[in-house]
Amino acid sequence: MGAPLLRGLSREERARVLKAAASRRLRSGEALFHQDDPANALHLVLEGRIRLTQVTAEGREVIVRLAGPGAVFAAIAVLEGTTYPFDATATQASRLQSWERGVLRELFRHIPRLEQNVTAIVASHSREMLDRLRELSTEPVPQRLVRTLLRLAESDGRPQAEGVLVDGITRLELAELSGTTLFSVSRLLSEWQAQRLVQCGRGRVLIRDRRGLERLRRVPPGSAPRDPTAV
Amino acid sequence: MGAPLLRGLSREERARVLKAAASRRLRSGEALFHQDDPANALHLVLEGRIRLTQVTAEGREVIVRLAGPGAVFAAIAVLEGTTYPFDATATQASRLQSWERGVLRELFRHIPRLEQNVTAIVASHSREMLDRLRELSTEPVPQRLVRTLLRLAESDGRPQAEGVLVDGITRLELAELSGTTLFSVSRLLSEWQAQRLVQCGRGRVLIRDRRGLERLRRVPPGSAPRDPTAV
DNA sequence: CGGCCAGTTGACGTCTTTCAACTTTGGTGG
DNA sequence: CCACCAAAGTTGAAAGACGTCAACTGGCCG
Repeated sequence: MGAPLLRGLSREERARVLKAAASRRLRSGEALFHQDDPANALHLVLEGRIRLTQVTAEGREVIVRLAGPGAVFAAIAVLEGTTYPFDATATQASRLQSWERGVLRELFRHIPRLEQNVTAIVASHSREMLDRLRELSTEPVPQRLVRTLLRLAESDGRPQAEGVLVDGITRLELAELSGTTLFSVSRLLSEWQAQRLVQCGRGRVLIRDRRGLERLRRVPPGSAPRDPTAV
Repeated sequence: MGAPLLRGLSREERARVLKAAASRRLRSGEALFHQDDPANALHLVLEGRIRLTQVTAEGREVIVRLAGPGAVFAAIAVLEGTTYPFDATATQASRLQSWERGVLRELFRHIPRLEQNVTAIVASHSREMLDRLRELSTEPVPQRLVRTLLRLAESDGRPQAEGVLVDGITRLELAELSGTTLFSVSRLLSEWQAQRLVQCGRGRVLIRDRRGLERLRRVPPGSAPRDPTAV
């Protein structure tokens, strides 16, 4: 599976690490933990998808990340030994491996590379959050949605004849990943479909013209062919 | 100074840690490093203030964090050993201590508590970023500005007779911390000043009524005394 | 076959930004 | 010590982007 967690470990080391984990299955919709629960374990997704969300006081959700096969979550929380900073819920039937704090530290002592990997994972999540922060602060909705789609295509997309398919994701989830509403997502996707950039259906978006979408990103404002007579 | 980095260390341990650091002074406006520079060192602010920013392709800035006395930055980057994820620039004359990667690891080996502290710092920054992410996604500008002000009051504010003073910060910086524009910040502060919630001047905001501001946060919409005749 | 959930679309309002003009403040050099 | 200048801040007007609400459609599963 090429999980970044196990990158660079020997066959024996991998076996040892995997043997130390607890296995767990979740049904679609089942919660693994909630925000502010004590953080017992670091989790690796083997199969399925886990949605990590923060919920506002008013009940509006923000998706922090969608963790698919190979993804790790709750790394910092478990190292620090405090509480989880978000809810974790399966959006599909899923299989996980989980390492408790003590077990993980023990493994680190024998397999330094594992600790390196966890550090690298924490760093990459942190960079991704910085990127999203910047995007939310400075970019308009269409650009943010494009970024969300391309990010999903990168991490979870399935190559197809016509393009890259991103599926198992609703308009609402796309909105909560992009910091906008269900309605804006629907409108934008309809528009892009008319331009043949994407092809979409219930729970799925097929990216047909990646370049076209990326181009959208850099031409945000009323930049329809500008009239040069309007000095 | 009660820096979280040194929390829980004995006098001897502190001395050892501080002796291993390189000292550095920065003039106001001077850059310490730029985004994508190789991350050599973890930095602790002794005096002054360091502004950590990401710059967009279009040249718009986002402030990731303002690091004042006692604050640490670039912790993850240096542990991972890659590159800095933001620019660091002094907004005032500043004094820093910096630990190179190898030095830091060596210290960790002898003083495990130091590593714990760094982990806790990384975790708290990560939590703060999650909070800001949620706020940017779901809250309107006035609420975000209130949060920014209260956060600054918490970390950098100086208690005064009339309230808590946050100074050395421009409207533009407040805007870049809140994900809005200079103009919106100016308008909102004027309005709040008229309501006696704050008192502001060039580069300074005095928070006179913390409770009043917090109350603002939970009453977002056009909830001025609503006219009940307009069913 | 019915109901439900996901999605679509239009109308409408408003929050925010943008742009331009103007004022205030504080530091510096004469 | 004063005058001047640049930087910081204010304010109004206008446009536009997005969100909200409501009504409607279409596909899927039981």
